[in-house]
Amino acid sequence: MKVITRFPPSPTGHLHIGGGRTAIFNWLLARHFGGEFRLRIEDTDATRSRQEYTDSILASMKWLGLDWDGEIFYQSRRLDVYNAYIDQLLETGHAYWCDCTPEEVEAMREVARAKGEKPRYNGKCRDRGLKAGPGRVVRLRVPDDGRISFDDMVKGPISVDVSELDDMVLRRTDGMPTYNLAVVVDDHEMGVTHVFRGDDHVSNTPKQILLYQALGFDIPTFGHVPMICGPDHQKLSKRHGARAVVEYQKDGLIPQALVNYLVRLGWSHGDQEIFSLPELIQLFDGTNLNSSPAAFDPDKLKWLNAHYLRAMPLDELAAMTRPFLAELGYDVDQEKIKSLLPMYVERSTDIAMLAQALTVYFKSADEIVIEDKAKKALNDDGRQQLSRLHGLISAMPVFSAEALDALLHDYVEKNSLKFKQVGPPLRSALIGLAGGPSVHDIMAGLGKEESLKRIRRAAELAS
RNA sequence: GUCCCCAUCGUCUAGCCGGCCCAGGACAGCGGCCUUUCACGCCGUCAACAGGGGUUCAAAUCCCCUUGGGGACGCCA
Repeated sequence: MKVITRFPPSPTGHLHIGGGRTAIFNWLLARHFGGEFRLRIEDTDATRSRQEYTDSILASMKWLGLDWDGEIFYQSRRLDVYNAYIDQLLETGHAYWCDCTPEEVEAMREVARAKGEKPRYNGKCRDRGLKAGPGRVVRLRVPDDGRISFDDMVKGPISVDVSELDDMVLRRTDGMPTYNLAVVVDDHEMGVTHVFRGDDHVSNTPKQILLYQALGFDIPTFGHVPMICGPDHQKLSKRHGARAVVEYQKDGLIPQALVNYLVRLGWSHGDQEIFSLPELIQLFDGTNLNSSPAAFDPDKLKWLNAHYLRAMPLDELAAMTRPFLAELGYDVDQEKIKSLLPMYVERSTDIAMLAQALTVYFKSADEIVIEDKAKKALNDDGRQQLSRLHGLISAMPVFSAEALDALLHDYVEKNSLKFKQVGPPLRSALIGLAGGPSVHDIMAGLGKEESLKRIRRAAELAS
């Protein structure tokens, strides 16, 4: 049997990391088994759905590297399909019309709550034989007794008594289908065989199984992955910083790193931490998923990202860095970026940080701001060394990193100095920072003229 | 409140068809090495089976209870 999975975002916001993770799981399962991964936009809530969010979600999917098969389903365009199935349910007696108002239903729920029961609709219209009409909804007729059981791919056997379920609304007064009805109909029509979704859907599953049975559909295999919570183990929210995939993109994360991190959050393969995409496809078969909730750890993500940053080919990295520099106001040549990159990949954890570090090479000498920590090196002795070095460097016949390195060490040796006396002042003069790459590399990156300009400027600085 | 689910280092987790585990890896922390600085890298170190009962020759591993956490209970998805 061909494995068909799906990801059904509702366009009421950007793709969040939780949704991103379930999308990845579904995608991996489909790719692992050579099946299909399909996309469906759940836009039946007309008031909250927005086209821009659909665009954003699709863009994030592509950025993560998740490609989908076939046409995208839009629920808002399938109303007649849902209504046909609702009619079927009505005809077979599995559903009925109800004219209770939301207020009445709320009152019923209150009564149940007061009795210590689960708040629910009391079935008032079950046998009233109502017909279609304005202000009326269609409800599912839940069996009087029995248990609904299913074997969850991640949680194992789960079973619920039908008495816990109430006669849920299938069709709203405005004619729109409700979530549970639409999901079941669409998953069936799309041929979905496996459903990975968030933990928050476990309680929907028995209701949906009831619908599958009433409609005579085959029931897919479900797998409920625990939700991601914040570092404080509370539900992930704005407080915890960025949570939409686009935000991570803007922060300079590498998509592969985010995917790797998200997959490892709840899934494991022994002690392995780093997984390439092909490797994940080969290894991920829907097993080894963790059933307990996981806390999001920004530090580990950062570490993974730094790892991917270092492993990335320079050409590719340069291409990714260019837009970030442009965003900072430096529209520069990609080859130039590439030549500077080796100095900073090991010193950066993300592309935004990388771009920021490179800006210093595109500024003019007088735009260089010297940070406090770097000022210490520009004391009397430091500035004196700079003046002498300025003369030596300007006299260099060949200006290269190697030649500079040799010149500097030669200078230190001949004058019985410590390298500490020339390195720090030079770095302060050159980039205004107390830490960073080797000074000879910095000068080579800057070029002779610009290096001399900055050295002169710092040497002349009043203390 | 009712129902469902979960429970190993601060965090992600391995182990969970019982003995190889006085519990392994990774991130973070701490210490060190390397080093002109900052990083990288390397080495080392701290640190957990929620509690209580069983079952068993033997339990992190199986069962029960307690506690704690999460989720659901919409004409949202």
